[in-house]
Amino acid sequence: MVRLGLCCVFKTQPIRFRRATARHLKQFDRKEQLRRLSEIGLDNAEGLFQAISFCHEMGIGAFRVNSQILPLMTHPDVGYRIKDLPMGVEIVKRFRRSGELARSRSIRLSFHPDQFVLLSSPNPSVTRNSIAELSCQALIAQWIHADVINIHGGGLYGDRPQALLRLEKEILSLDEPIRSRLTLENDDRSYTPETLLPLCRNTGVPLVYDVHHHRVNPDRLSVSEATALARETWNREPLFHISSPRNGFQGSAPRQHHDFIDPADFPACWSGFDLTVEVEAKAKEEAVLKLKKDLFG
DNA sequence: AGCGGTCAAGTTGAT
DNA sequence: ATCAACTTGACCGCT
Repeated sequence: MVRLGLCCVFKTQPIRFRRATARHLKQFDRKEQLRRLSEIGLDNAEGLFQAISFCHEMGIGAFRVNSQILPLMTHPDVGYRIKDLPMGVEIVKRFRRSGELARSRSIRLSFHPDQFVLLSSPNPSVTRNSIAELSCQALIAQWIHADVINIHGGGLYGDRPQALLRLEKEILSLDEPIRSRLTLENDDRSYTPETLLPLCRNTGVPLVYDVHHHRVNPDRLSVSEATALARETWNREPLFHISSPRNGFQGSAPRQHHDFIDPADFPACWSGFDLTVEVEAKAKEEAVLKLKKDLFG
């Protein structure tokens, strides 16, 4: 009923994803930049295949793809399109192969773009860059059959209702490949489930319910109320997040993630229905496997 | 081989 | 004013 998901990287398994920095690439001419980015893309597509294989072998039912899997694609100076890469065709083939593996093994794939991707900003260039980034992730998501691209509400900019209005307007004007995958997650500072749920209902965008964020940044909803309301926003299997605080909820930094998940933090009401739970814990695959054992034996 | 500085991007709140 | 935190450290130049 519940499938647990691993986020982005491995602690023990020798599966690594490569990255690049724009600063470093700038010393090379364009052809060499594209050659290097092509190599990284090819390696990362292969790494994704290995990640999915590992998840299947270990009974991990979901995997979050890190947002730098094709690094610097939207960078103003060194950015590129797939067809610019010398191995572009092969890269797409490898991603599709990884996607077919995920589909055949029922491994659910998701994206979580980084903190710069914001649809509530009053700054048009921030929004423009965010949509460009979302387009790239949606492109990869189509290749690999990922059904979730998850972002936060973003900033409040001193006026939550206005920020929510901008967010809603931007969501409704997104292209279908993005909008059909986009989800919103309650965060630990600005947007609780209660503040996002009306927007989710209006736009059809599902709520990724993060119970740790909700405990750190609560509203009038109980965990079981938020769970039930979040479930209603999904037209497919819901996807939620779990993590445990490094030094307890009463400590000075309750937001920091622990290496593992305390099974007591896993809500009792998260059972009895199909659900994906992405595990946000520093010990990565070890934490997922330990939680799986603690919960399900 | 190992270490420390650095990396495109936004926003918030603790210090 | 500065800085860590946010879904995730990896890369590079130096010794």
